[in-house]
Formats: sequence, structure tokens, C-alpha cells
Amino acid sequence: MERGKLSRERVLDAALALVDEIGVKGLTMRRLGAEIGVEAMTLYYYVPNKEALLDGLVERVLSRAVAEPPAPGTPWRSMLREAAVGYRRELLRHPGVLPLVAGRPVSGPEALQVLEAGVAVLREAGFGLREAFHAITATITFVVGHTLAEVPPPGQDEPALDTTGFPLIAHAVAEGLGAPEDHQSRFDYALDALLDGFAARLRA
Amino acid sequence: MERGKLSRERVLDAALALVDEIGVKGLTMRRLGAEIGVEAMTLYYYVPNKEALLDGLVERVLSRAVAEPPAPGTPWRSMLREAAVGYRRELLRHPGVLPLVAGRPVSGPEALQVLEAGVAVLREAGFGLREAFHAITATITFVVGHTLAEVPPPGQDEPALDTTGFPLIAHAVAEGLGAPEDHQSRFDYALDALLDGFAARLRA
DNA sequence: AGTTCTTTCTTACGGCGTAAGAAACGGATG
DNA sequence: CATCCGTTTCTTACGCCGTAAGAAAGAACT
Repeated sequence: MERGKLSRERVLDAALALVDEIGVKGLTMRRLGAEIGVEAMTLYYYVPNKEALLDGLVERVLSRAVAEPPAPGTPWRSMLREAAVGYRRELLRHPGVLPLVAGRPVSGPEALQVLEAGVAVLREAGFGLREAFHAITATITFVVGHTLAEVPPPGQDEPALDTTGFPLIAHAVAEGLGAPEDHQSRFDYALDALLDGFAARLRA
Repeated sequence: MERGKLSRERVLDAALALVDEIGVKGLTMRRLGAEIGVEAMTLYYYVPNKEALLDGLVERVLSRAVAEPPAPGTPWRSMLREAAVGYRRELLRHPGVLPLVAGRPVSGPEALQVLEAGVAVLREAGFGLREAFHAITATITFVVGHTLAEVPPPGQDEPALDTTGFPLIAHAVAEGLGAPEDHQSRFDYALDALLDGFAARLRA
């Protein structure tokens, strides 16, 4: 590789592309180096170790989930909805990093800023402090859980399930359960249910 | 190791204990063998490969989540609630396997049987076929997502977060956000919200 | 030119999953 | 008793992995 063309950015770019293609399990320093055209050890000039590289991938994906911290006065419901939709959008854009997102607590300053602003919006809307945190956290964890079930991590396919003896399941599968638009509709169904539940708690 | 004392059961037992203690990342065939008092390759007499061993762990943990398939006539709401609570109970009992559960689609016959019975209960209660599946899947994925955020995988601790500049977060942390009973209350809050949302959709 | 700083590569170590087959053991059979 | 045989365990070895240590190559400045 010619000198000076590399940077942490380019390393993360290549790593993200590689993870999306072959999954986290297939990402090795040697393979990533080969993809970029460089020896494995060269990567350590830009990244202290592999763990930090994975952290960088998570941060990069999540940073695009929410455009910017919600402004005060935003309606709480659309705020939560948009956060959930954006989160899911980015996770689906990079399914390979999903296992990483699932295993890492979110604690970067950028995320905290969004959280703080979100809590402020909910407080304005009448939520208690505790309830505000619960609502936001529950929304995010719901999205993570849902998306985990939705996409098979790259590099492995879903096993076909044997529905003999289970007429309801067989019928549902025949009607398209598991198809992409089914995931969308399940997401909307459950997200709206969750938000309805928050609304009911707000009234009480 | 004296002969004949080993079995697939005992291997899985030891693996589960080891995973709970040091996490999935620390589980290696050599280490597991040492724990049992046997060479690594001996394990391959009871398990075709490591992946299958991990599958076995997941199956073992999840099989205890729901005592038995719900009987027809069970109230739908308490059925979903108990399934969620049981699922979370088992996941918390073995936090080490959480990353495995998160990454594996549930498709064993035992799980399908519970699912079939659950859908039947919801259909009786008036849910459409599609909505019944959505409600069950959403409940489970919610539990997985929630529990992922709740427990740090063994072998790593939560990083302390810097709350300077975020007064709401700082205040909430000071009031015990993140403490065990907070997780419980958030779980109850969000689960009931979700179930309320299902109920509202059932009425409509 | 020589010197210094930045960037890349070479080599090597210990640990991983596991393929292949040898070795030990226990019970049945003569 | 000796022999055989199926079951269970161990030995050895291969090709991967992350990465420590430091040599080498290139660019920039004096």
C-alpha cells in the first residue's frame, strides 16, 4: 500500500463493509488488512486493538440513528417513534454489527446528550423522571430485541422450521409470516402498542 | 478422568457453569476440559463441535423458561406476562448465555409447541392470526432486548458514565437508576405498557 | 547529505478449534 | 487365564487467530 493513504476512518470503513459482508465472526485483522491492501500489523497503527475497532464500528452505526438531539417542545410520541425507527433503520443497514450493539452498553457522550434531551421532552410532556427513563430505555431495548429477531447475522441463514403438527404456525408461515413486510408490520404493531401503553400511563 | 463418568449432560452442565462464571468469550474447549478433568479432544466424543455445544446451552436455558405450553382458556394477558417473566428469570439466571440467545433464532420443536399453544390462546381471546404472532414475538424480543441492557455479560463490567453536563441523567443516577430494583421496575413498566397496547388493539 | 518522524512490514509467541489416529480400559468369549 | 473388541480417552499436529517487539522503508526538514 502506498503511504499516507490510510487513516482510522478508512480502516473503519473497510471493517464495516467487511462485517456487513461476512459477519463479525469472519472479521480478522489479517483479512481486514488484506482487504485494504496492507499487512495485519499495520492496522495497529490506527487502532489500539481489535476490541477498540469493534467499538468504533458500533459508535459509527449508532451515531447515525438519531439525526440530532430532539428539541424541547417536540411531541413526545413522535420523538420516541422517530428514535425507534431511526435506530432500526441503521441496524438493518448494517446487520453485521447487530451482535456487537447487543453486547455493548451505550455510554458515549453523544448518546448521553440525546438521552438527556429526550428525557427533557418527556418531562415536559408530564412524565415523571423515572418514567421518562423507563420509556426511552424500553423503546431502545425493544428495537434491539426486535431487530435481532428480524435479521439473521450475515454468514448464516435461518434454519427452515418443521411445522408439521402445528397447524396455526404452518398457516401463518404460508400467509407470509417471516417475510420482510411482516417484520415491518410487526415492528409497527408492537411499537405503537408500546407507545400506547406509555400514553395510558401518562394519563393515569 | 476415570472412565464412563462423563456424558453429554455433564459436559453441558460444566459448560453452563463455566459460561456463567467467565462468560462465553472465556469458554474454550481446553478450559472446559480442564474444568471437567479431561483433555479437550475428549469433549468431541460427546459433542460434534463447539457450535453444537453452544446450541445445547441455549436450548437448555430456554427450555426452563416456560413450564409447559399454556392450556386453552388461559387468560391471554397473564399468559404473555408469565411467559415474559419466566423468560427473563432464566436469562438472568444464566447471564452468560444471553449473547448466545440473542444471536440464535428459536426454532426447536419444543419452542414451536409453546408458540402454537400461545397463538391458540390469543386467537380464542379474539386476536387475529397475524396479531397473535406479532404479540408473542414482540413480547419475547422485548424481553431479550431488555435483559441484554440489564445485565453486563460476565467477564466485563459496565463502564462508569460521565454525567457532567447532563443534569437530568445525573439526577436520575443519584436516585438509583441502574440499580437492580430499577431494572425490575422498568421491566414491569414497559411490559405492562406493551400488554396494555395489545389490549387496546384487541378492543379496536 | 544526514537526521528525525511517520508509517509499514517481518518475525515470533502463545492460544484457539479440531482432524487423525494411537492408546488405554472394560467386558465378553474362548 | 489370554484374547478380542467396542467404548472412551489421550497425543500429536495443522492452520488459524490477536498482537508484542522491533526492523525497515519512506518523507520531511536542516
